Amino acid sequence: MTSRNDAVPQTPLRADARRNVEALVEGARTVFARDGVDAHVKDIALEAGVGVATLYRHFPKRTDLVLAVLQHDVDECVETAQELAAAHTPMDALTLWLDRYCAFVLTKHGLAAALQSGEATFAGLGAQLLERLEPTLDELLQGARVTGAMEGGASAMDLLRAVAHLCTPGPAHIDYTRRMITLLLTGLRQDPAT
Amino acid sequence: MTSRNDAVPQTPLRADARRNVEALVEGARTVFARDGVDAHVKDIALEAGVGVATLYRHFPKRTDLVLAVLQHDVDECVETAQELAAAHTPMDALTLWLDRYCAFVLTKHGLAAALQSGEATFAGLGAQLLERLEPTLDELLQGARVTGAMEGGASAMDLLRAVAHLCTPGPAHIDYTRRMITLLLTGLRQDPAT
DNA sequence: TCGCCAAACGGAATCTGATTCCATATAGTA
DNA sequence: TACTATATGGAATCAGATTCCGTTTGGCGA
Repeated sequence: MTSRNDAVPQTPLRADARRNVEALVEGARTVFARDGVDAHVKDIALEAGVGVATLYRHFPKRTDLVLAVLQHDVDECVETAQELAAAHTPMDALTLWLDRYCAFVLTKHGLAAALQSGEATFAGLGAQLLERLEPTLDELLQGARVTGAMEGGASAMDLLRAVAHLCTPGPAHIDYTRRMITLLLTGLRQDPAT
Repeated sequence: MTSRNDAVPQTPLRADARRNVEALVEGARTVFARDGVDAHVKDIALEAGVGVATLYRHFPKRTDLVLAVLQHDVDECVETAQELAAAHTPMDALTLWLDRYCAFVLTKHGLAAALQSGEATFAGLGAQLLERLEPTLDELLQGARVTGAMEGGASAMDLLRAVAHLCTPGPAHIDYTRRMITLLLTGLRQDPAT
């Protein structure tokens, strides 16, 4: 899986710079987890032990930083899908994976908010992550469709967005989120009477 | 319908104050529609032709202003429900009303974002509006259930929230929103085979 | 190993917008 | 008409984000 965003910069980063980028991503992960994505820039720089200018040098826009933090988790999500697909019926794998994805979104409380609200951001931050996840979910959906367990034709992208949106109220409202996801799945399944 | 938030202040507002409050709500409506709920406070004051201090005097928190602007539209939404219930089958009324509600949320682009993201806001701004709408939707749901057109037991509040959440990407993505709402309804209906 | 210099750094300076303060103006009453 | 509590507008203050600039340092060539 080499489709990562590892575009090599014109001039390769100096060792200290590389170290700082690393520290910033880690620091951001910590601070985002604590304060949400709207955390103060200064706090992140502090946590990483660098000046704010350094932060801005490497991550001109906040979303760049959010993106970097998430990349790793997204990769994990993709791997999970493959494992689930191997160990369960397609429909179960799908259900389980959505639950996993939901947990992922919730962990980063506020991420959902960042992914949404406003065309610009949606296209920016959202697109990159969702596009990475899309083939994964699509495969699970295809699998479920083949077994006839599912009728509905919602696209993978639709589902990814919907779940993310339904996660917005945050971890405290996970019950609500679960109920709604179940409802969506029911709709997808068009369960032929129960 | 006298359940409005018309708590009379200890000292009744002076005439000029009342006029300014009016102007502020109107100004806010205009500016929110143009710039979204994150519009600059100064712009709103300018549009209303008053100083910022006046704005703060009457609406200490931004949400107070948002709330005031929305109150009227929410009332309209409630009335629409009653009309629809009278003119259609319960299930149709429900579907149509949700579409109306969805349009309402979309009109105020950014409203959804305000309603969400973060427990605090959810409880604050969200609660008041949703609670006003809740009995309305609940009645429609009851109606649909009685006719046997619907099995699912999702609560009115759940649905109100879900639709609002699914509206977050904004008016430009209304197709997505509609698809997802349809899916939810399908889930609710648990259509006994098609 | 040493010295050079482009890359990188940190923190101060600046900018932007929100919030508060206060001297002035006015509605409502006697 | 005069008086006073209520309101007002814009200036002052504050918070946080973003940029600037003099200093430091990694990595390379001699």
